[in-house]
Amino acid sequence: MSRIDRILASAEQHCREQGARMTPRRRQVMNLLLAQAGPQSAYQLLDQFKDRYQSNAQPPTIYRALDFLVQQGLAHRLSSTNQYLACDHITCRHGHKGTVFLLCDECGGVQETPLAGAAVSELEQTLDTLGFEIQQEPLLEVHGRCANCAL
Amino acid sequence: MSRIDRILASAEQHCREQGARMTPRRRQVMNLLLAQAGPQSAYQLLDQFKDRYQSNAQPPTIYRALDFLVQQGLAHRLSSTNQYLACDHITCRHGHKGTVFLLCDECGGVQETPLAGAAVSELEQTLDTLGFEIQQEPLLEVHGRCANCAL
DNA sequence: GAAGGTTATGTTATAACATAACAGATAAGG
DNA sequence: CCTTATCTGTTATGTTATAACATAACCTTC
Ligand SMILES: [Zn+2]
Ligand SMILES: [Zn+2]
Ligand SMILES: [Zn+2]
Ligand SMILES: [Zn+2]
Repeated sequence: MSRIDRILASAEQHCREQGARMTPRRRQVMNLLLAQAGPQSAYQLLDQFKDRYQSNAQPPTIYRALDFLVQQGLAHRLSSTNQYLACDHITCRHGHKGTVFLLCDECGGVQETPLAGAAVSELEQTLDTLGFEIQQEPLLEVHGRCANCAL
Repeated sequence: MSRIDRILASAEQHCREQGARMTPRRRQVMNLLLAQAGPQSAYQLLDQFKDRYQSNAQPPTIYRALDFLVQQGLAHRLSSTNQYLACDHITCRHGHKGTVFLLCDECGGVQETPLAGAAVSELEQTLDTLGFEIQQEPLLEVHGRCANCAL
């Protein structure tokens, strides 16, 4: 059983628990996300989807699947680059309080990492003081240069 | 001297110090941003720009001015909503380390607030450990409901 | 104050990203 | 079954952003 198959199985497990349906289309898109090292745009995914699964597929097919996967926390959308990627922590279910994405502007790679606990509670306190009710776990997108590219 | 004029003067001062040119076009776009309470899309700004300054203006006119203002730290781009707004702290020059935007999904309003210092240094430490060199001050966009709309 | 480099703007066209709307198919529950 | 909700196919369109090239304004240096 490959790495991808393991993660897919974990994702299906997650969906069953949530009463959500992991349909063939959604699994196919998830598979495309997992097959790729870096983040991809919706239209890149569409091209691959057409190559691999359904040559006449249209944008809504991809966007719907992505919306579903993002809602389920199985994938993430990077709003600063309009890209999507599979969650790097599907098998370990730690949630996404204070998740940080390190986006390398040089190689295009992304690293997903949790933020230290204290920083998260500080943020929560700030919001609390202002009476702001959070509705989606906030994701921080940090642009820069990764360790590899800095060499 | 109105509030807007004061901020514009401060913005020009900032540009002079940076050796950047606050041209008429850029000042006009800045003025539009300041005249508005909430964030606006580039095309909304374009419409206002056409109404008010130049009826045949095209998208690049707005995008170029916005890019300049964002680079100078006089305005911000909210990537999660594709909107732009004037910086709320132009006159007090505190920089933008750990700036948080609270976006109310109900009324569309935005509040710009600094994040507590400890949280910022925790983030820096996390990046440091991973050998990631930050290149743009990261902005955190938090979606939810503001105190006013929660009543 | 003319020459030549640099930065900003005008202009046309198009690329890239995303969704509305409706019809038809498939699954879940009684 | 039959009903209802959800998912998918399909067409069209809306929204956001930039490429590319021409022209104009600015700034230095001679
Ligand atoms: Zn994740
Ligand atoms: Zn890199
Ligand atoms: Zn600001
Ligand atoms: Zn509100």
